[in-house]
Amino acid sequence: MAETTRPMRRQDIRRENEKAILLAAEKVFAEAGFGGATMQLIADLAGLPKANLHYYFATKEELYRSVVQNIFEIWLQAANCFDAARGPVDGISAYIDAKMEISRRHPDGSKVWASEVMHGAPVLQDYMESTLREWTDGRVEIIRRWIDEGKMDPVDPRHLLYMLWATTQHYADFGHQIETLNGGKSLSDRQWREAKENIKRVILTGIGAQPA
Amino acid sequence: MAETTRPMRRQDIRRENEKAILLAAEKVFAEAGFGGATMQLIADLAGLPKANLHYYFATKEELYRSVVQNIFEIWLQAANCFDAARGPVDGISAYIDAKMEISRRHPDGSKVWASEVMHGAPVLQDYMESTLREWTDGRVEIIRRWIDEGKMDPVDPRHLLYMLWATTQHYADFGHQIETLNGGKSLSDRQWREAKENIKRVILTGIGAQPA
DNA sequence: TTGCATCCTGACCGTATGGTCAGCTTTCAG
DNA sequence: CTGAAAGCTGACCATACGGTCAGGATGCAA
Repeated sequence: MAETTRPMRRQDIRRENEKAILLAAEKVFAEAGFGGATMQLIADLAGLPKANLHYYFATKEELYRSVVQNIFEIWLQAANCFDAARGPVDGISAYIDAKMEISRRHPDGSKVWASEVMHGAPVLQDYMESTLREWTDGRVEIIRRWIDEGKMDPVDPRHLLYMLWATTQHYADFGHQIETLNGGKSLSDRQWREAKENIKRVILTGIGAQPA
Repeated sequence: MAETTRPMRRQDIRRENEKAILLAAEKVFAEAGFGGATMQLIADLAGLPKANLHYYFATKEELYRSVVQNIFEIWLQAANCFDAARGPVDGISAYIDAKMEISRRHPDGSKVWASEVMHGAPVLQDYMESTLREWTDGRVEIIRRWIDEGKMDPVDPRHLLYMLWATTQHYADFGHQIETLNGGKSLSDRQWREAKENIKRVILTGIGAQPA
């Protein structure tokens, strides 16, 4: 058991423990929901005694809040693709790529987000009414401009956004169902690529923005 | 308080109470998740003492199982539209209509289903590996035939199905988010119609199956 | 080396929850 | 009318969970 546990600096300790706890919490909250999650389970997964969790996060609610806020950041960051784009083909393609990458690499986060929203967003309500609304309105404006410039068909921008969110997040939130229908195996690299291509193709064609 | 509680027949009592419990349970499970749901809460909502719940459903798990199975039935019934159709335009339109109607009228059920799948389908795994798989394979066959007959573009049938599920269920599962972005108001009749039309239009155009 | 702030944790506590049960009331077949 | 089956329920129990705390260990600045 010759651990290479060389003495850590205080800063590092704090950072690493918080990181471990948040990671474990994300997984447990994703798998069991807020109500089903246990501080004990999270502690075990993080490899720390339960009391240590309460040293870093006073309450279960506070820990949950941190997890959810983390996820919200990531969610919003996927937006950048949208802004830099010159047209729907670039913009929506990049956004689908980004969101599918999140679904693949960060499925637990996606599930926690979904769970939070499904339960009425008790924690995120403020963010949804401010940040998310602003983000959405901005993107709606961009899409509207694309329509005005004749770069795509006149599709309702909001419903288009919902469609993008739904189709991409589905691969994380309903990943278990997809795996089951895939013979119990998780999607291969190729299948993920096919999924992305299919979504892009159907949506881009569907809004009349298919490239030449 | 002159209740018109005329004496009930045993059968009726059983049926009505089970129905009330299942309805209340569906709502509470949807709002709080399995772990967050309380037998007490369900009992209160159903207007019955908690002990009475255990008379009809021995355990919380059993009650949950009943709720989930109910939902699965409804989910599968929306499939009929698909079979009777002669082509993708009819079939997919009808399926979208049916699933959107479920999302609108039965959002709690949809949420419980989503929650169940997100948590790894502890209850539904068997159904998913048998009934759901068969249903899906059948629909994949139908779509493949449509493609062979040149009625739509060669889109991967599975990913198309996932897209249909995702986009329609999104309006139930993420209803709170949609409402928030809609100024805190639930969607109007007109908005629901627009949502449906948008989805149909984008997907049918996207798979090259737009009617003349 | 010393003193202090940070970090850690086993043991403990109050409460909420799922579940039980004894005994009551109501329905209804015979 | 009667007795048994079905339906009902307040009171109770064991457990599990979130959270606390006293006191020990550890890093670190001076």
